[in-house]
Amino acid sequence: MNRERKAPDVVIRRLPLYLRALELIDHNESPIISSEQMAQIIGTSAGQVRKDLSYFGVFGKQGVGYQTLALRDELRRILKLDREIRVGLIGVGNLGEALVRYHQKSPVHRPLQIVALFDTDPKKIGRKIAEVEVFPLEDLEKRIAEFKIKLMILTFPAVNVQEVVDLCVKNGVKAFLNFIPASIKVPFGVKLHTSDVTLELQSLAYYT
Amino acid sequence: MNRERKAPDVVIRRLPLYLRALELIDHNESPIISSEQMAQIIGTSAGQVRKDLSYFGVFGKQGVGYQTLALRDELRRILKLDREIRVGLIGVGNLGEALVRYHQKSPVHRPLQIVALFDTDPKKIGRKIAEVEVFPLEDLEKRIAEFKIKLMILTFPAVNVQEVVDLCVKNGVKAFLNFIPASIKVPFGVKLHTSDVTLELQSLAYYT
DNA sequence: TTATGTGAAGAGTTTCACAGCA
DNA sequence: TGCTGTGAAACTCTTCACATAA
Repeated sequence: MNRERKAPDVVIRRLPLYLRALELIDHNESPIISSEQMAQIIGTSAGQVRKDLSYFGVFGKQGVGYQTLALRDELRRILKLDREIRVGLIGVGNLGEALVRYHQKSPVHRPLQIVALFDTDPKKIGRKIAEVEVFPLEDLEKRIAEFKIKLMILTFPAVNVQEVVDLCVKNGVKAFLNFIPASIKVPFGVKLHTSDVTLELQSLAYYT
Repeated sequence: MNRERKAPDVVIRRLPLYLRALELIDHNESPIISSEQMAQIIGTSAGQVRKDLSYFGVFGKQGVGYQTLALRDELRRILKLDREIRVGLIGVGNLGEALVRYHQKSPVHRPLQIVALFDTDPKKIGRKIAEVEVFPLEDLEKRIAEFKIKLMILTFPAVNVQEVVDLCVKNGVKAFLNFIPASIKVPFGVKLHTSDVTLELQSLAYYT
């Protein structure tokens, strides 16, 4: 399996874990890393690490391992984290604000730039959260185009959700990170990941 | 397949979705609901709804459907949401505080009671967030026992994470909702669900 | 006639084990 | 010899289709 085939979503979701492991490692001390070492760090098996990487090409040397720095760069490239990705956020409530502050605080997030926030509350419009300006929701279409936003975080209350999402999609947003407790549909070619604290807590209750 | 077999985790994670659909519905207007109707609401297939439910017993009537109210109660029972589950949270930062406020605001969350918050910052100790008191982290063991905490939310900075988790497990915590960007190990019989915004954004970058 | 419950088929994912190269 | 890359096997999860019961 040599050149980029269709990797399953579940593999894509593990790549940032590998990337994090490589960024954690001092590449002067460990210029070479084995699939076994990576597996140890992130808590999986060496076989899975190798299988996952094999979807994207051949990165290691047999009998040796992987070059820490080179593999890190490959993963960044695969995940498109070697360029700037412009992110928006709709809904500047408690959670939205916490997310923006958290994100802006860490340099690890650099390629993912939060460039615009949106809200309907006139009191919030024009304010800045950690240097990022809040725009009125009416300007959504205009600003998505202006800022070239490709990824949208959804943290607004669960009304008109589908409508807002459709507007984003129409204007070129390709991926959503959704915190709204609602079922949302996106067309083929657009990716939606939902993180719903209520649902997660409820399913964890089963194991208590 | 008649009496509660081992249902896969992936099924457990969908049950709260079904429960939400049933709680959304006016059971006076719709005393009966079909697997197809539920599937429509949450965006899945009728077959999957029936298969998922079949892991826990026989709840419907052939040719008719499911009794909305009765199925809701069954799902609550299966998920253990028919009793009070005591929840703790470690790390009263931006995100921790936002989660507590969000959770306390909605009555849907009632069976899941956040009963204690923990932090190391002396300035925060003794404060109350939405009626819930902040305790010093040194009291963790004592308070887990006192409050009978079975589910812990982790929102503190990524230091000593494994140590704190081990302490929780030792004192009877059975499930964790983790927001800390770190690899955590829990013994068999304890459930950990990690929600890592950074990893989620990074994997979404792939699709932009 | 309708819609459930469920085996069986199909699709997807993980694990295994080994050939092959440094 | 050591560790990668990868088919094939094993396992898990989803979809299908139909017997069955109301």
